[in-house]
Amino acid sequence: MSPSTGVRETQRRRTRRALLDAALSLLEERSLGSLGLREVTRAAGVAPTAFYRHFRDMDELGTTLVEEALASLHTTVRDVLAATGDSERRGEAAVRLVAELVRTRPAHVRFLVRERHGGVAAVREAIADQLDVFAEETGAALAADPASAGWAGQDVTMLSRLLVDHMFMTASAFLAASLRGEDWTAATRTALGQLRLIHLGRVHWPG
Amino acid sequence: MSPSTGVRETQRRRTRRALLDAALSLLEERSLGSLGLREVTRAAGVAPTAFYRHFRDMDELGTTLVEEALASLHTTVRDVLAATGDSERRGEAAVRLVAELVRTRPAHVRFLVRERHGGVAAVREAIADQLDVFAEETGAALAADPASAGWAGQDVTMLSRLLVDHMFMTASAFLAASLRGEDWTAATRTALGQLRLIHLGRVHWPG
DNA sequence: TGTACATCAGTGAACGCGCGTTCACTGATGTAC
DNA sequence: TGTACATCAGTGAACGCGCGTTCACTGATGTAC
Repeated sequence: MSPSTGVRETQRRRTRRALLDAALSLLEERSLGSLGLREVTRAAGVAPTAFYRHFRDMDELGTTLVEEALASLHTTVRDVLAATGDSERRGEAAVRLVAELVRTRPAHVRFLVRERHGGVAAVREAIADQLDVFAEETGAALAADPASAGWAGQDVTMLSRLLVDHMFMTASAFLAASLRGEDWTAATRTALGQLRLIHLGRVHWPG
Repeated sequence: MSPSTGVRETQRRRTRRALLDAALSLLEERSLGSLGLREVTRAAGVAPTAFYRHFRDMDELGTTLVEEALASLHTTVRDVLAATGDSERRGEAAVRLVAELVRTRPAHVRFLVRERHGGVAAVREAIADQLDVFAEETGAALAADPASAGWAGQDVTMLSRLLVDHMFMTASAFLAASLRGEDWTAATRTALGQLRLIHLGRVHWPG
Protein backbone atom coordinates (compact mmCIF):
# COMPACT_ATOMS: atom_id res chain seq x y z
CA MET A 1 0.00 0.00 0.00
CA SER A 2 1.12 3.51 -0.67
CA PRO A 3 2.28 5.41 2.43
CA SER A 4 -0.51 7.93 1.84
CA THR A 5 -3.20 5.45 2.85
CA GLY A 6 -1.42 3.07 5.27
CA VAL A 7 -2.90 2.76 8.75
CA ARG A 8 0.34 3.93 10.31
CA GLU A 9 0.57 7.01 8.09
CA THR A 10 -3.09 7.85 8.75
CA GLN A 11 -2.54 7.74 12.50
CA ARG A 12 0.64 9.76 12.16
CA ARG A 13 -1.26 12.46 10.29
CA ARG A 14 -4.03 12.42 12.87
CA THR A 15 -1.55 13.11 15.67
CA ARG A 16 0.21 15.81 13.70
CA ARG A 17 -3.13 17.51 13.03
CA ALA A 18 -4.08 17.18 16.70
CA LEU A 19 -0.85 18.99 17.66
CA LEU A 20 -1.43 21.78 15.15
CA ASP A 21 -5.07 22.17 16.16
CA ALA A 22 -4.21 22.15 19.85
CA ALA A 23 -1.64 24.89 19.24
CA LEU A 24 -4.08 26.97 17.15
CA SER A 25 -6.68 26.65 19.86
CA LEU A 26 -4.26 27.70 22.62
CA LEU A 27 -3.11 30.62 20.44
CA GLU A 28 -6.62 32.04 20.49
CA GLU A 29 -5.67 34.07 23.57
CA ARG A 30 -1.90 33.65 23.74
CA SER A 31 1.10 34.25 21.56
CA LEU A 32 3.39 31.65 20.05
CA GLY A 33 6.39 32.75 22.08
CA SER A 34 4.64 31.91 25.34
CA LEU A 35 3.41 28.50 24.18
CA GLY A 36 5.01 25.43 25.75
CA LEU A 37 5.66 22.05 24.17
CA ARG A 38 4.10 20.14 27.07
CA GLU A 39 1.09 22.45 26.97
CA VAL A 40 0.48 21.59 23.33
CA THR A 41 0.92 17.85 23.74
CA ARG A 42 -1.34 17.88 26.81
CA ALA A 43 -4.08 19.65 24.84
CA ALA A 44 -3.57 17.24 21.93
CA GLY A 45 -3.85 14.19 24.21
CA VAL A 46 -0.42 12.70 23.51
CA ALA A 47 2.77 12.23 25.49
CA PRO A 48 5.25 15.16 25.46
CA THR A 49 7.81 13.07 23.62
CA ALA A 50 5.43 12.41 20.73
CA PHE A 51 5.97 16.05 19.75
CA TYR A 52 9.47 15.26 18.48
CA ARG A 53 8.13 12.72 15.96
CA HIS A 54 6.60 15.71 14.12
CA PHE A 55 8.49 18.93 14.90
CA ARG A 56 12.01 19.79 16.00
CA ASP A 57 10.70 22.54 18.29
CA MET A 58 7.92 25.11 18.70
CA ASP A 59 9.49 27.34 16.04
CA GLU A 60 9.02 24.61 13.47
CA LEU A 61 5.41 24.08 14.50
CA GLY A 62 4.93 27.84 14.19
CA THR A 63 6.41 27.88 10.70
CA THR A 64 4.07 25.06 9.71
CA LEU A 65 1.10 27.08 10.95
CA VAL A 66 2.29 30.04 8.88
CA GLU A 67 2.31 27.85 5.77
CA GLU A 68 -1.19 26.58 6.47
CA ALA A 69 -2.57 30.03 7.22
CA LEU A 70 -0.93 31.63 4.20
CA ALA A 71 -2.25 28.91 1.91
CA SER A 72 -5.79 29.98 2.88
CA LEU A 73 -4.83 33.61 2.49
CA HIS A 74 -3.26 32.98 -0.89
CA THR A 75 -6.54 31.56 -2.18
CA THR A 76 -8.37 34.63 -0.94
CA VAL A 77 -5.88 37.06 -2.46
CA ARG A 78 -6.09 35.31 -5.83
CA ASP A 79 -9.87 35.36 -5.71
CA VAL A 80 -9.85 39.06 -4.92
CA LEU A 81 -7.50 39.77 -7.81
CA ALA A 82 -9.59 37.63 -10.17
CA ALA A 83 -12.78 39.49 -9.25
CA THR A 84 -14.19 41.48 -12.12
CA GLY A 85 -16.31 44.59 -12.32
CA ASP A 86 -15.77 48.22 -11.40
CA SER A 87 -13.78 49.22 -8.35
CA GLU A 88 -16.92 49.39 -6.20
CA ARG A 89 -17.72 45.74 -6.98
CA ARG A 90 -14.12 44.65 -6.57
CA GLY A 91 -14.02 46.29 -3.17
CA GLU A 92 -17.19 44.49 -2.18
CA ALA A 93 -15.74 41.21 -3.40
CA ALA A 94 -12.54 41.77 -1.41
CA VAL A 95 -14.38 42.52 1.82
CA ARG A 96 -16.73 39.57 1.30
CA LEU A 97 -13.84 37.18 0.71
CA VAL A 98 -11.92 38.41 3.74
CA ALA A 99 -15.07 38.00 5.84
CA GLU A 100 -15.47 34.47 4.51
CA LEU A 101 -11.85 33.65 5.35
CA VAL A 102 -12.23 34.97 8.89
CA ARG A 103 -15.47 33.02 9.29
CA THR A 104 -14.10 29.70 8.03
CA ARG A 105 -10.61 29.88 9.55
CA PRO A 106 -10.74 32.32 12.46
CA ALA A 107 -7.86 30.67 14.33
CA HIS A 108 -5.54 30.81 11.32
CA VAL A 109 -6.39 34.45 10.63
CA ARG A 110 -5.94 35.43 14.28
CA PHE A 111 -2.60 33.63 14.27
CA LEU A 112 -1.43 35.67 11.25
CA VAL A 113 -2.64 38.98 12.70
CA ARG A 114 -1.03 38.27 16.07
CA GLU A 115 2.28 36.85 14.90
CA ARG A 116 2.79 39.28 12.03
CA HIS A 117 4.46 41.66 14.48
CA GLY A 118 4.95 39.02 17.17
CA GLY A 119 7.91 37.92 19.21
CA VAL A 120 9.10 34.89 17.21
CA ALA A 121 11.54 36.06 14.54
CA ALA A 122 11.30 33.00 12.26
CA VAL A 123 7.50 33.26 12.10
CA ARG A 124 7.50 37.04 11.71
CA GLU A 125 9.89 36.83 8.78
CA ALA A 126 7.99 33.98 7.10
CA ILE A 127 4.82 36.09 7.20
CA ALA A 128 6.60 39.25 6.00
CA ASP A 129 8.11 37.38 3.04
CA GLN A 130 4.74 36.04 1.95
CA LEU A 131 3.08 39.45 2.31
CA ASP A 132 5.79 40.83 0.01
CA VAL A 133 4.77 38.19 -2.53
CA PHE A 134 1.09 39.15 -2.17
CA ALA A 135 1.94 42.83 -2.56
CA GLU A 136 3.86 42.03 -5.75
CA GLU A 137 0.99 39.97 -7.17
CA THR A 138 -1.42 42.75 -6.31
CA GLY A 139 0.91 45.27 -7.91
CA ALA A 140 1.06 43.21 -11.11
CA ALA A 141 -2.73 43.03 -11.24
CA LEU A 142 -3.03 46.76 -10.63
CA ALA A 143 -0.44 47.54 -13.30
CA ALA A 144 -2.40 45.47 -15.82
CA ASP A 145 -5.51 47.55 -15.12
CA PRO A 146 -6.16 50.39 -17.58
CA ALA A 147 -6.83 52.65 -14.59
CA SER A 148 -3.11 52.47 -13.87
CA ALA A 149 -1.98 53.83 -17.22
CA GLY A 150 0.89 56.22 -16.64
CA TRP A 151 1.47 55.17 -13.04
CA ALA A 152 5.05 55.01 -11.84
CA GLY A 153 6.21 51.61 -10.61
CA GLN A 154 6.82 52.84 -7.09
CA ASP A 155 3.34 54.33 -6.95
CA VAL A 156 1.83 50.97 -7.87
CA THR A 157 3.91 49.38 -5.09
CA MET A 158 2.75 52.05 -2.65
CA LEU A 159 -0.89 51.32 -3.47
CA SER A 160 -0.57 47.54 -3.38
CA ARG A 161 1.07 47.67 0.07
CA LEU A 162 -1.76 49.88 1.29
CA LEU A 163 -4.29 47.35 -0.01
CA VAL A 164 -2.54 44.36 1.56
CA ASP A 165 -2.30 46.21 4.88
CA HIS A 166 -5.94 47.19 4.59
CA MET A 167 -6.82 43.52 4.18
CA PHE A 168 -5.17 42.83 7.53
CA MET A 169 -6.88 45.80 9.14
CA THR A 170 -10.22 44.47 7.94
CA ALA A 171 -9.55 40.93 9.13
CA SER A 172 -8.50 42.29 12.51
CA ALA A 173 -11.66 44.41 12.73
CA PHE A 174 -13.84 41.34 12.07
CA LEU A 175 -12.04 39.35 14.77
CA ALA A 176 -12.41 42.23 17.24
CA ALA A 177 -16.13 42.50 16.46
CA SER A 178 -16.61 38.77 17.06
CA LEU A 179 -14.78 39.05 20.37
CA ARG A 180 -17.16 41.81 21.46
CA GLY A 181 -20.15 39.76 20.34
CA GLU A 182 -21.08 42.30 17.67
CA ASP A 183 -22.14 41.38 14.17
CA TRP A 184 -20.00 42.49 11.27
CA THR A 185 -22.17 45.13 9.60
CA ALA A 186 -20.31 48.10 11.10
CA ALA A 187 -16.88 46.62 10.35
CA THR A 188 -18.01 45.78 6.82
CA ARG A 189 -19.31 49.29 6.21
CA THR A 190 -16.07 50.80 7.50
CA ALA A 191 -13.91 48.52 5.34
CA LEU A 192 -16.02 49.21 2.23
CA GLY A 193 -15.90 52.96 2.84
CA GLN A 194 -12.13 52.88 3.22
CA LEU A 195 -11.67 50.87 0.03
CA ARG A 196 -13.98 53.25 -1.81
CA LEU A 197 -11.96 56.20 -0.58
CA ILE A 198 -8.73 54.53 -1.68
CA HIS A 199 -10.17 53.77 -5.09
CA LEU A 200 -11.36 57.37 -5.43
CA GLY A 201 -7.86 58.54 -4.65
CA ARG A 202 -6.57 56.12 -7.25
CA VAL A 203 -8.89 57.43 -9.95
CA HIS A 204 -7.76 61.00 -9.37
CA TRP A 205 -4.08 60.15 -8.94
CA PRO A 206 -1.74 61.98 -9.04
CA GLY A 207 -4.13 64.80 -8.32
CA MET B 1 11.81 66.84 52.63
CA SER B 2 9.14 66.07 50.12
CA PRO B 3 8.99 62.45 49.00
CA SER B 4 9.74 63.61 45.46
CA THR B 5 13.32 64.50 46.31
CA GLY B 6 14.21 62.19 49.24
CA VAL B 7 17.17 59.88 48.73
CA ARG B 8 14.98 56.82 49.32
CA GLU B 9 12.39 57.93 46.76
CA THR B 10 15.08 58.75 44.22
CA GLN B 11 16.59 55.30 44.54
CA ARG B 12 13.16 53.72 44.37
CA ARG B 13 12.48 55.51 41.10
CA ARG B 14 15.84 54.51 39.74
CA THR B 15 15.10 50.83 40.36
CA ARG B 16 11.61 51.11 38.88
CA ARG B 17 13.05 52.75 35.76
CA ALA B 18 15.72 50.04 35.55
CA LEU B 19 12.97 47.38 35.58
CA LEU B 20 10.94 49.14 32.89
CA ASP B 21 14.01 49.77 30.73
CA ALA B 22 15.21 46.19 31.14
CA ALA B 23 11.78 44.94 30.05
CA LEU B 24 11.65 47.30 27.05
CA SER B 25 15.10 46.17 26.01
CA LEU B 26 14.21 42.48 26.27
CA LEU B 27 10.98 43.16 24.34
CA GLU B 28 13.03 44.30 21.35
CA GLU B 29 12.97 40.73 20.05
CA ARG B 30 10.40 39.05 22.30
CA SER B 31 6.80 39.48 23.28
CA LEU B 32 5.46 40.43 26.68
CA GLY B 33 3.74 37.08 27.20
CA SER B 34 7.03 35.23 27.05
CA LEU B 35 8.86 37.59 29.39
CA GLY B 36 9.81 36.26 32.83
CA LEU B 37 10.00 38.18 36.09
CA ARG B 38 13.45 36.80 36.94
CA GLU B 39 14.65 37.63 33.44
CA VAL B 40 13.66 41.27 33.92
CA THR B 41 15.19 41.61 37.39
CA ARG B 42 18.39 39.92 36.20
CA ALA B 43 18.67 42.41 33.32
CA ALA B 44 17.90 45.28 35.69
CA GLY B 45 20.56 44.16 38.17
CA VAL B 46 18.30 43.64 41.18
CA ALA B 47 17.10 40.63 43.17
CA PRO B 48 13.95 38.89 41.84
CA THR B 49 12.03 39.87 44.95
CA ALA B 50 12.67 43.57 44.37
CA PHE B 51 10.19 43.33 41.49
CA TYR B 52 7.27 43.07 43.93
CA ARG B 53 8.13 46.44 45.49
CA HIS B 54 7.05 47.99 42.17
CA PHE B 55 4.62 45.73 40.30
CA ARG B 56 2.15 43.04 41.30
CA ASP B 57 3.09 40.94 38.25
CA MET B 58 4.26 41.19 34.63
CA ASP B 59 0.79 42.29 33.49
CA GLU B 60 1.05 45.37 35.66
CA LEU B 61 4.50 46.17 34.31
CA GLY B 62 3.05 45.75 30.80
CA THR B 63 0.19 48.13 31.53
CA THR B 64 2.69 50.68 32.84
CA LEU B 65 4.65 50.42 29.59
CA VAL B 66 1.43 50.99 27.64
CA GLU B 67 0.81 54.21 29.56
CA GLU B 68 4.35 55.43 28.92
CA ALA B 69 4.26 54.54 25.24
CA LEU B 70 0.83 56.07 24.68
CA ALA B 71 1.87 59.27 26.42
CA SER B 72 4.54 59.71 23.72
CA LEU B 73 2.04 58.77 21.04
CA HIS B 74 -0.53 61.17 22.40
CA THR B 75 1.89 64.05 22.02
CA THR B 76 2.56 63.03 18.43
CA VAL B 77 -1.13 62.69 17.57
CA ARG B 78 -1.88 66.12 19.01
CA ASP B 79 0.99 67.65 17.09
CA VAL B 80 -0.24 66.06 13.87
CA LEU B 81 -3.74 67.37 14.42
CA ALA B 82 -2.41 70.83 15.28
CA ALA B 83 -0.36 71.00 12.08
CA THR B 84 -1.59 73.62 9.67
CA GLY B 85 -1.46 73.92 5.91
CA ASP B 86 -2.99 72.03 3.01
CA SER B 87 -3.38 68.28 3.10
CA GLU B 88 -0.04 67.74 1.39
CA ARG B 89 1.75 69.64 4.16
CA ARG B 90 -0.28 67.99 6.89
CA GLY B 91 0.65 64.60 5.49
CA GLU B 92 4.31 65.56 5.48
CA ALA B 93 4.01 66.78 9.05
CA ALA B 94 2.36 63.52 10.14
CA VAL B 95 5.04 61.34 8.56
CA ARG B 96 7.82 63.52 9.96
CA LEU B 97 6.39 63.36 13.48
CA VAL B 98 5.91 59.60 13.34
CA ALA B 99 9.51 59.25 12.12
CA GLU B 100 10.66 61.42 15.00
CA LEU B 101 8.72 59.32 17.49
CA VAL B 102 10.21 56.09 16.13
CA ARG B 103 13.68 57.63 16.21
CA THR B 104 13.46 58.92 19.78
CA ARG B 105 11.51 56.06 21.36
CA PRO B 106 12.01 52.99 19.16
CA ALA B 107 11.48 50.51 21.99
CA HIS B 108 8.19 52.09 23.05
CA VAL B 109 6.90 52.17 19.47
CA ARG B 110 7.96 48.59 18.81
CA PHE B 111 6.23 47.57 22.03
CA LEU B 112 2.96 49.18 20.87
CA VAL B 113 3.15 47.66 17.39
CA ARG B 114 3.94 44.21 18.77
CA GLU B 115 1.48 44.13 21.65
CA ARG B 116 -1.39 45.81 19.83
CA HIS B 117 -2.46 42.38 18.58
CA GLY B 118 -0.34 40.47 21.09
CA GLY B 119 -1.07 37.68 23.50
CA VAL B 120 -1.65 39.62 26.73
CA ALA B 121 -5.31 40.60 26.96
CA ALA B 122 -4.93 43.42 29.51
CA VAL B 123 -2.27 45.15 27.40
CA ARG B 124 -4.10 44.58 24.11
CA GLU B 125 -7.26 46.14 25.51
CA ALA B 126 -5.43 49.10 27.06
CA ILE B 127 -3.92 49.88 23.65
CA ALA B 128 -7.22 49.40 21.81
CA ASP B 129 -9.02 51.75 24.20
CA GLN B 130 -6.46 54.49 23.68
CA LEU B 131 -6.52 54.07 19.90
CA ASP B 132 -10.29 54.57 20.07
CA VAL B 133 -9.64 57.83 21.87
CA PHE B 134 -7.12 58.90 19.21
CA ALA B 135 -9.55 57.98 16.44
CA GLU B 136 -12.22 60.11 18.11
CA GLU B 137 -9.89 63.09 18.47
CA THR B 138 -8.86 62.71 14.87
CA GLY B 139 -12.50 62.50 13.85
CA ALA B 140 -13.30 65.69 15.74
CA ALA B 141 -10.43 67.49 14.01
CA LEU B 142 -11.54 66.20 10.60
CA ALA B 143 -15.14 67.21 11.23
CA ALA B 144 -14.01 70.74 12.08
CA ASP B 145 -12.24 70.99 8.72
CA PRO B 146 -14.21 72.71 5.95
CA ALA B 147 -13.20 69.84 3.62
CA SER B 148 -15.57 67.63 5.62
CA ALA B 149 -18.67 69.75 5.01
CA GLY B 150 -21.57 67.42 4.36
CA TRP B 151 -19.75 64.31 5.55
CA ALA B 152 -21.78 61.73 7.45
CA GLY B 153 -20.56 61.01 10.97
CA GLN B 154 -19.82 57.39 10.19
CA ASP B 155 -17.77 58.41 7.16
CA VAL B 156 -15.64 60.67 9.34
CA THR B 157 -15.13 57.75 11.73
CA MET B 158 -14.22 55.49 8.83
CA LEU B 159 -11.57 57.94 7.65
CA SER B 160 -10.11 58.64 11.09
CA ARG B 161 -9.70 54.91 11.78
CA LEU B 162 -7.90 54.56 8.44
CA LEU B 163 -5.55 57.39 9.37
CA VAL B 164 -4.79 55.99 12.83
CA ASP B 165 -4.13 52.56 11.35
CA HIS B 166 -1.97 54.15 8.68
CA MET B 167 0.08 55.79 11.43
CA PHE B 168 0.81 52.32 12.84
CA MET B 169 1.60 50.95 9.38
CA THR B 170 4.10 53.76 8.88
CA ALA B 171 5.73 53.30 12.29
CA SER B 172 6.02 49.57 11.61
CA ALA B 173 7.58 50.24 8.20
CA PHE B 174 10.22 52.50 9.78
CA LEU B 175 11.07 49.86 12.38
CA ALA B 176 11.33 47.18 9.68
CA ALA B 177 13.61 49.40 7.60
CA SER B 178 15.90 49.99 10.59
CA LEU B 179 16.03 46.26 11.23
CA ARG B 180 17.18 45.66 7.63
CA GLY B 181 19.77 48.42 7.93
CA GLU B 182 18.02 50.54 5.29
CA ASP B 183 17.49 54.27 5.60
CA TRP B 184 13.95 55.60 5.72
CA THR B 185 13.63 57.34 2.37
CA ALA B 186 11.68 54.53 0.70
CA ALA B 187 9.35 54.04 3.69
CA THR B 188 8.82 57.80 3.90
CA ARG B 189 7.99 58.04 0.18
CA THR B 190 5.52 55.15 0.49
CA ALA B 191 3.81 56.64 3.55
CA LEU B 192 3.56 60.08 1.93
CA GLY B 193 2.13 58.60 -1.27
CA GLN B 194 -0.47 56.65 0.68
CA LEU B 195 -1.52 59.71 2.67
CA ARG B 196 -1.74 61.74 -0.51
CA LEU B 197 -3.93 59.07 -2.10
CA ILE B 198 -6.17 59.02 0.96
CA HIS B 199 -6.46 62.80 0.93
CA LEU B 200 -7.27 62.74 -2.79
CA GLY B 201 -10.03 60.25 -2.05
CA ARG B 202 -11.25 62.53 0.69
CA VAL B 203 -11.41 65.57 -1.58
CA HIS B 204 -13.52 63.72 -4.13
CA TRP B 205 -15.71 61.93 -1.55
CA PRO B 206 -18.32 60.57 -1.99
CA GLY B 207 -17.42 60.29 -5.65
C1' DT C 1 -1.83 -17.30 2.89
C1' DG C 2 1.62 -17.60 6.66
C1' DT C 3 5.82 -16.58 8.94
C1' DA C 4 9.83 -14.06 10.45
C1' DC C 5 11.82 -9.77 10.75
C1' DA C 6 12.11 -4.53 10.32
C1' DT C 7 10.13 -0.19 11.07
C1' DC C 8 8.69 3.53 13.74
C1' DA C 9 4.79 6.45 16.15
C1' DG C 10 3.89 6.91 20.60
C1' DT C 11 5.20 5.88 25.72
C1' DG C 12 6.77 6.70 30.50
C1' DA C 13 10.43 7.42 33.67
C1' DA C 14 14.03 10.31 34.70
C1' DC C 15 17.13 14.42 34.56
C1' DG C 16 18.60 19.02 35.66
C1' DC C 17 16.97 23.74 35.41
C1' DG C 18 14.77 28.15 35.84
C1' DC C 19 10.51 29.70 37.15
C1' DG C 20 7.18 32.63 40.46
C1' DT C 21 6.38 33.36 45.09
C1' DT C 22 7.01 33.27 50.44
C1' DC C 23 9.47 34.76 54.21
C1' DA C 24 12.28 36.72 57.70
C1' DC C 25 16.12 39.76 57.30
C1' DT C 26 19.17 44.07 56.88
C1' DG C 27 20.54 48.49 56.89
C1' DA C 28 20.12 53.03 54.96
C1' DT C 29 16.77 56.73 55.11
C1' DG C 30 13.11 59.34 57.32
C1' DT C 31 10.78 61.28 61.47
C1' DA C 32 9.78 62.90 66.24
C1' DC C 33 11.36 65.17 69.95
C1' DT D 1 22.28 69.33 66.79
C1' DG D 2 21.72 64.59 68.73
C1' DT D 3 19.26 60.52 69.87
C1' DA D 4 15.88 56.86 69.61
C1' DC D 5 12.65 54.71 66.91
C1' DA D 6 9.91 53.71 62.52
C1' DT D 7 9.85 52.90 57.76
C1' DC D 8 10.61 50.30 53.80
C1' DA D 9 13.48 49.21 49.29
C1' DG D 10 16.15 45.64 48.38
C1' DT D 11 18.17 40.85 49.88
C1' DG D 12 19.02 35.84 49.91
C1' DA D 13 17.51 31.32 51.08
C1' DA D 14 14.06 28.18 50.34
C1' DC D 15 9.85 25.96 48.32
C1' DG D 16 7.31 23.28 45.05
C1' DC D 17 6.37 23.07 40.15
C1' DG D 18 6.31 22.59 35.22
C1' DC D 19 9.49 22.94 31.77
C1' DG D 20 12.35 20.81 27.52
C1' DT D 21 14.94 16.96 26.43
C1' DT D 22 17.16 12.06 26.76
C1' DC D 23 16.54 7.36 26.65
C1' DA D 24 15.31 2.64 26.31
C1' DC D 25 10.90 0.57 25.59
C1' DT D 26 6.56 -1.44 23.34
C1' DG D 27 3.61 -3.11 20.20
C1' DA D 28 0.98 -2.32 16.08
C1' DT D 29 1.96 -1.84 11.21
C1' DG D 30 4.67 -2.78 7.09
C1' DT D 31 7.65 -5.79 4.18
C1' DA D 32 10.08 -9.82 2.21
C1' DC D 33 9.75 -14.26 0.96
